[in-house]
Amino acid sequence: MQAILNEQEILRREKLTQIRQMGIEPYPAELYPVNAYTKDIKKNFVPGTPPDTNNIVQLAGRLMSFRIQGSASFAELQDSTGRIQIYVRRDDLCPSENKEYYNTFFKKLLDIGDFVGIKGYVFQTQVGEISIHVTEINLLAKSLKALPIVKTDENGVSYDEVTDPEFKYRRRYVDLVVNPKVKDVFLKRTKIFQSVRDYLNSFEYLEVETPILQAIPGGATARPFITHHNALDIPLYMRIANELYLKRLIVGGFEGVYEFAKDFRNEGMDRTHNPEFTVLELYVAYKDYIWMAEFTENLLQKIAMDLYKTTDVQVGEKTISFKAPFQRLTMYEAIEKYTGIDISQKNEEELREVCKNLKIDVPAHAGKGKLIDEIFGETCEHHLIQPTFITDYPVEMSPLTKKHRSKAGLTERFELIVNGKEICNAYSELNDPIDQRERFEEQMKLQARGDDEAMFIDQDFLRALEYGMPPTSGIGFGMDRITMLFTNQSSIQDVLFFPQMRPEKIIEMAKTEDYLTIGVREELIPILQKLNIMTIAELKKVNPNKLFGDMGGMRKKLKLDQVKLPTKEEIEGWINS
RNA sequence: GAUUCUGUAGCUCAGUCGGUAGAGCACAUCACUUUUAAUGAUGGGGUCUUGGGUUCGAAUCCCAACAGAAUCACCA
Repeated sequence: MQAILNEQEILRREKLTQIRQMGIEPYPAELYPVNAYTKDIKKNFVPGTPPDTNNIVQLAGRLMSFRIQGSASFAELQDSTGRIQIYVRRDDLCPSENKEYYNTFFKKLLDIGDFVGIKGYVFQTQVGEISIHVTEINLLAKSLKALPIVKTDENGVSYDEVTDPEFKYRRRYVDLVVNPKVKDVFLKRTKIFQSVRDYLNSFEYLEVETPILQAIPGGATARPFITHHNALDIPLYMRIANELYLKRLIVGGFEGVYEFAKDFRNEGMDRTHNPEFTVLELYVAYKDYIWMAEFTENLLQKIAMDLYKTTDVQVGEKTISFKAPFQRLTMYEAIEKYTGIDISQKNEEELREVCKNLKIDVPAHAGKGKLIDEIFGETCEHHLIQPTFITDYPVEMSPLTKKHRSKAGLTERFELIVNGKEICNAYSELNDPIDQRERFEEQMKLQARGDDEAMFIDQDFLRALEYGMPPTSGIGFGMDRITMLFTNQSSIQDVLFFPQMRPEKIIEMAKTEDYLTIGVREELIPILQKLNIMTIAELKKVNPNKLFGDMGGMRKKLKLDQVKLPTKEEIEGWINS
């Protein structure tokens, strides 16, 4: 069943038929040999060189604009690397008397958005623009829907840019074709991932894969997605973190392991949260969190250099310097710095009082760790614009972290805050199996108090620790947030190709067979649809006399003169069937 | 989940006090041999998101639904 087509869609389908009638296949099967890209042509052309008609370039892409000037035309071809102007002359395409290929095929039957392959030679127009003088043009794929046309003038100001987020996110493919800046964000995203991977590989750490479907969702405090395995008849969870699996691999004897992992959390969505997101987790044996902090600042500095060849990165109004070393503050120092309150000696009751005084709402079931986390999040985070390591978290909010070597009640943990947002979370990993079991039991108590995010006990993980895990430091990087930072995007949806959206509402239209069953001729269906009669139930409700009149009018409007109108008896037949 | 804002042509947007729906680009027809977001002339294209209500009359006012955004809540 075909959806209702607008004028331009109908027109392009008609052109498709005409193209076939000319003996041209609009969707040819053969490969198209390409020997040049627009970016290279523009980069390598030496201004002032006379055209070399023997040096034929062959390239392929989408037509993005036409400027037809009678028997000569300009158009723009967009390939994967950019755009170039092409110059098409009637007498080049049609050396013989028959000018149909230019006059009809090129001028009338090609549209913006069509994929074509061209052969030609590079030259400069009188205005100086590097262009391709086309000697041959072939259709590679016809486009049936009009692209929104975005134009950019010489100052880089764009006109009619597609800005509607719903359109951009639901039809990212169109957004990418039409908005080059969007494409650039995703190129940078991949470049960031490559930069990180290169760095980790240079230390010979091993890239691994661990389960996404987990019987026990561990390694983080978050609400999981739940699914079901039919053969085993057990619930399975989509992973919220891969930490516990990577540590098992350290137990197994690897020196360093890492994974770019998709994690899934069944929580709210906003411009910094998507239900699925990418985290890089890295674990290195025989290291501690002090080593990891240095490793982290070097890594971020490298990303900045790889991307921009400088450590200064523009994020919104601010310039952020990724030049190592970064500032370090303990969590208690940070809270004292921004609130003037020293909470280091306070118990749960007193912390609750502090929250009340600072007007911070906290859940009734919150434990000490949660309370401190709330205070920090509310009072400090947004002040930390330049990269800052916050270190030494209270033990209650870090159930997988080794106790601090010298400060009681704290753990060896840091988070890196940049532009008011957490970018990564790292610690000296807890490898004392007995301590770990006690920490899990604390989490169970929190669960009993109503914290539905507290961790489950993973018995196999504890067993692994009992076999012995070397001292290890681990870190998790929020790769999407890092990408947001380095591409200057303020929402996570803009650094994900396909952010999560509510499914599009689909109009339940009657199928062709449904119409045929009640006796409607197939050729009449478009007329009924254009009259907005989309279901059989609607059709049966209409007044046959009115429909008879309406159909006549609509047939004329749609220029379907060849279609024979139904008689009034025919219409009554449908309605009474 | 709560509040606020938004939804008009393929795209970007106007639309006055409630009185027959507008522009630019895109599209079509004609003209044009080097143009630079934008050549000229002419033309086609709309269930004004959907459903109710008020009204002689609703894109416009009211209610609800749907979708998106922002803020908050929840949460890395």
